Amino acid sequence: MANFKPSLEDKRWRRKFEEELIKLWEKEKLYEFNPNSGKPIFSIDTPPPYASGKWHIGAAAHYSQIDMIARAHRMMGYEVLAPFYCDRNGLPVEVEVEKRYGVRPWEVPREKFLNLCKEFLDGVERELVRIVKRLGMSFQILSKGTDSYDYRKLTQATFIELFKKGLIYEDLRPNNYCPRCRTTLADAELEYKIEKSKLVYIKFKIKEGGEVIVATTRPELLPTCELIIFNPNDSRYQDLKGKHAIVPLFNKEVPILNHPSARMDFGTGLVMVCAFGDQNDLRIFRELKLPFRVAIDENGRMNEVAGRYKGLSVKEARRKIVEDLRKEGLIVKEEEIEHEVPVCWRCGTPIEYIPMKEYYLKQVEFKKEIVSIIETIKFYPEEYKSILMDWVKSITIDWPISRRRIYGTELPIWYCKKCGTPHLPPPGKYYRPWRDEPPFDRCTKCGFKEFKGEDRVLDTWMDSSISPLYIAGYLSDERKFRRVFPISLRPQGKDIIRTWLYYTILRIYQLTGKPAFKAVRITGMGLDEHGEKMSKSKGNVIDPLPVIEKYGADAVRFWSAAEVKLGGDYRFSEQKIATGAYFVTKLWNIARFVSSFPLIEHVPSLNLLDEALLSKLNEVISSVISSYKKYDVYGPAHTLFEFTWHLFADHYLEAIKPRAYNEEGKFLKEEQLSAWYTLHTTLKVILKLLAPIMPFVTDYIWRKVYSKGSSIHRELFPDKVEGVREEVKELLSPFIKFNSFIWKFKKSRGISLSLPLDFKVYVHKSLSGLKKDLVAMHKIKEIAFIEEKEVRVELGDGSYVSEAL
RNA sequence: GGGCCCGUAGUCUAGCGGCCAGGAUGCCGCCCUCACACGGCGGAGGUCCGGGGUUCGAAUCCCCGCGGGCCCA
Repeated sequence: MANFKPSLEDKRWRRKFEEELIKLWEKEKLYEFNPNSGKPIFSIDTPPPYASGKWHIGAAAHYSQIDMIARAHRMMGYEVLAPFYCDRNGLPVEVEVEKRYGVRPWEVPREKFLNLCKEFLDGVERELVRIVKRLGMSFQILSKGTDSYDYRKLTQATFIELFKKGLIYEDLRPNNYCPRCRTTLADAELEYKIEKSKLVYIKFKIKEGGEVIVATTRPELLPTCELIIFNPNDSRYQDLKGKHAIVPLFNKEVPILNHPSARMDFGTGLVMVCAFGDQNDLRIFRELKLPFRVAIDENGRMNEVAGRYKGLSVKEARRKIVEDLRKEGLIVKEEEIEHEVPVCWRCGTPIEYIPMKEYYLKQVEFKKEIVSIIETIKFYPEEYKSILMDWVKSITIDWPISRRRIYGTELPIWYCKKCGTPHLPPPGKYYRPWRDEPPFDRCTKCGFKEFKGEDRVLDTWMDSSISPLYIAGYLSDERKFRRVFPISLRPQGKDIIRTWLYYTILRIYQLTGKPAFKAVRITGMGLDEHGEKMSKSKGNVIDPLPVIEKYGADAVRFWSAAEVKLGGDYRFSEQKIATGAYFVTKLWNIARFVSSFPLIEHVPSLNLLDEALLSKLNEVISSVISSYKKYDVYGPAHTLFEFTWHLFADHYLEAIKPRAYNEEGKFLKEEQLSAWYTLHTTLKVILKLLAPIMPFVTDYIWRKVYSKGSSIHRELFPDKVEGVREEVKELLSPFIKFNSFIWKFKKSRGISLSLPLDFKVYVHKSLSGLKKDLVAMHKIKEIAFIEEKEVRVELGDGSYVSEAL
């Protein structure tokens, strides 16, 4: 046995090997994208992560999976475009900067606030890139994020294009408005949260005589009350129809009508309709075309419409009005209730509905076309297609795209100071109208020579929704664009289906008339070990770097692949990461064992057990590759783990040790060669198929044992092993059961596994072809083959121990 | 209030009308067997969410609940 020395000398995989490989890969430029390689192109619209804070381990896991898809496709022969850059626009960044430096954007010079944002973003981005590299991701890292000159130039060019097509217009409408962030929000940017509030029951006089009681959570809106409604089926109030109520404190006369949106079981069943308490108010105003005046201004304070309450904040006004009503004896009762209120998704502040002039991108008129475009895109898993479809079908208003914020792409517009006509510059440059000189001499309409630059910015989704165009080289590299567009795959989380995914499909369709992608891959959310969503506010965020340091990148990646099937939420599980680390070690030791035998490329004849293993290996090859083609990494991770550990190592390796070593010369030379061949063939296949998931240990072993230094990441996935009968793998199940039975038997008798078994063993004849291996493996004294599908041991006193196979 | 999805041992999962519901991981016990104790072997763990129905037969099909998730009001 002294003849057999492993070519892997280290007894153990060391984590520093990972750091060495990262450097090596960079030096070898393994993952560069070459559009002229002649290979078919596979392009991935990698989500530019929002650089507003550190990644939790769930995010790192998500990007690891995308990397696995990229790597798998390289090994399927594709030239893979998988860029990585950061999303660096918009509110979250501003909110962070406000918190961190204690400044409000309208209190300092615009330039200064922008610099603070940029500084903050650079820091976060460095951290993200560090994690990306440490986890061995093979993306092409771009330094130009969504706030770069190039990206913003492109965003503005697409704005100008759509504006010229007449798809963008300005309008005054009541909008979702966040008083804290001081900006309009799209419906997609709203979240709902349960809030406790007081439901106040207020007496209203009826002009025609009598009085009624109206319940409301927003008494401060009394000055803008225009209508009282009750449900058409509500028998209590039928006689009120057509009468008029007098709004207390403001003495305003408003009509009483029936309307189906009034809930009979809420409050008294009478509802006051105000400009604007909630979405329903808005809808009724629109439906009945009521004129409106709003009492709340952009700062969340009451305006002149509120009369003597002017200047108070919404909350103060609510308290004061309730107090005044109470003085006049108009409060009947107050009760605590919980109800759902729409809040700003960025900062959680309840939104108000305030009319403002904003720009809109047409989308309602595109619904039908978008639905048919979505039909052409494949979804993995398919269920998620309907979520997008439902959202598209529910859209009723156009997309408000202008924001009264600062850190974003400016609307490229100058207005004539005299007549107000908007002027758009030609595309091709990045414009900052609040700062730059207007690129026009005079107004095209009135000839006036002075212009005012627009100071609003675009909704950040206007930037991120063109990511497929940015990475494909739209308007900058037409040749590349023709080759990589439409994008092969959009991988993303399920939480941004109605935003990023929808907006991208809409805008790419408006700009190119085509679907943005061929396929979409949806992942679930990252949860902590208790199954709770990880979020900064809950304080349950897990930092990936310490975990990577403790267990290694391959271990974290293994967990990421093996934790949950595609589409499900994935829990952090330190135990599963530890399992990943054990798997790395197991693989290392298997390779050490295998590498101690000569590498045989061909073999004259295959031993039956070897053929059975290779037949199973063929099944693994096709199942793993077909999973990767479906963007699934869960299947490959589990299939390879089980095959490698619990079949190849536990049973096959144990069985062929006597034959591979052949110390006692009981086996023929060709039987020994067959074992050597099978060991190496199987290990090579495992390494290749596992390389996308665990790129470190597989590459290290590959270079040491098989390639003299060339990377496994330049290899293609293996073809099936030739000359193997498919049905032979059926032997494996009885073979495994047989081993288990003998081990159990020896154990129950206190016989060490290394000692001979001095009993006669009977086993079903299907295993007769494995006789030599079985006898050697278990050191069986005497074996016989029988008709019954079982295995039994004769105890010598005429009795048997047996088990079915 | 409406729509969609989901509910198999602590966790993840197979199962798509029919052998005692398979695995994996974790857990417990035994064992340093010459690649590996970061290992091996063995064992315990499930009312297949509950109820009703269809059927000779249901985790699997249908209905009603309950619980969870996402979305829309």
